[in-house]
Amino acid sequence: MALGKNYDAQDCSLAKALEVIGERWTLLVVRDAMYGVRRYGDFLAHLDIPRAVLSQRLAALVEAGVLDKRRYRDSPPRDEYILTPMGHELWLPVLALAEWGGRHLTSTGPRRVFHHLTCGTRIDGAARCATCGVQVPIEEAEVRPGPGLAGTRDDPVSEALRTPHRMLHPIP
Amino acid sequence: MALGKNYDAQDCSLAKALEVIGERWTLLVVRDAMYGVRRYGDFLAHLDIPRAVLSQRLAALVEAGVLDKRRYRDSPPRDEYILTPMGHELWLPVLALAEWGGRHLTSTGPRRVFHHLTCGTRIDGAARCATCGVQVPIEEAEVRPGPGLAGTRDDPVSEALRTPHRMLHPIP
DNA sequence: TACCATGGTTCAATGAATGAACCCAAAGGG
DNA sequence: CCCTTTGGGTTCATTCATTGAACCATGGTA
Repeated sequence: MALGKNYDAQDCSLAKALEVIGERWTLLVVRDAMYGVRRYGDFLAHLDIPRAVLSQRLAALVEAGVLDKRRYRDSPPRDEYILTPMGHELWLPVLALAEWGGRHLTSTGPRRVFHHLTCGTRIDGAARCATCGVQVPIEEAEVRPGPGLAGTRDDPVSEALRTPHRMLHPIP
Repeated sequence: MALGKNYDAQDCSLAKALEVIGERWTLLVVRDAMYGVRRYGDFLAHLDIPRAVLSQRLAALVEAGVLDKRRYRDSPPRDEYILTPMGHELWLPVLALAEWGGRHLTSTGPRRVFHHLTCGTRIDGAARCATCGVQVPIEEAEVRPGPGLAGTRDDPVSEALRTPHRMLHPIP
């Protein structure tokens, strides 16, 4: 890809970020990981992504240091993918983008809304809690269904997110 | 693209946002527009993007309502692309992503830093001015060269950005 | 008139995405 | 002991997008 070749020539932090999370599907994988998705099969079911692409994206995110692949059972061997601290810090960009999409590209209102765990206040597109006056880290946030949620999907992830769910906590 | 097909199935604001600005090069075009790039040739020179791809991306952004194509001279006919208010609101996502890239993917520090025009304070990844305690809109921001800037490019846009430049204001 | 700049379009070759099929190891059931 | 299922992948042919070079059209300019 020319973006890769121009990496140095671009001389721009945004271009470097896009090298890591700018490919098709990648940011949706990250978003799912933020919701607490950890297993290959759950990503697959929730995203409707081709298996080969999912494998490539997970490997690339591990390589880049956004995800950590860890063995959580030996027999049979099972691995899970969880966000690293570097991955946690994608919270603000992901939230800001989703908020922009919700504001300009839907007629039914946002599909999901985010609240500050410690006070329950809804946070804005910059992750700010108006009550506490702080920028809420992903560890202190919760997703709740929003007014625009269609609720037509029936995979385990969609089911879990139909009720409030703490960010990063594993899907059942 | 499957993302397109799954548009409704995804039921997610982030997926909708990525439909508009998630393709390769698109967000870099938007970033350049934020810097004040308006002419086809300037995008071309600054991005090193294939002409066909640039044409397609500009048309798609106009179609989506992020850019406005306007005739600024009749003889010879010349058009320029400028950000709509909807485009201005990509400021936070773009800034947040660039900030993340600068924090995790460069060793030399950020290439460009952003300051609040009215007070001169540097703003953070959430566009916040610590002095004024507000979220700075793009109209009140200025780019300045950062410590990690390589300065090897010599197109008109790179030249213009080697000194402080008000966001959205046209490149000379 | 010849040349040049701007702002594109067209085209062949390459590379990535897609979706279906296949693979494999380990349980679990009978 | 055999058969099936489940999770987590890989392989492969087809389709689609990207790339880079070449071409084109319009309207100045020397």
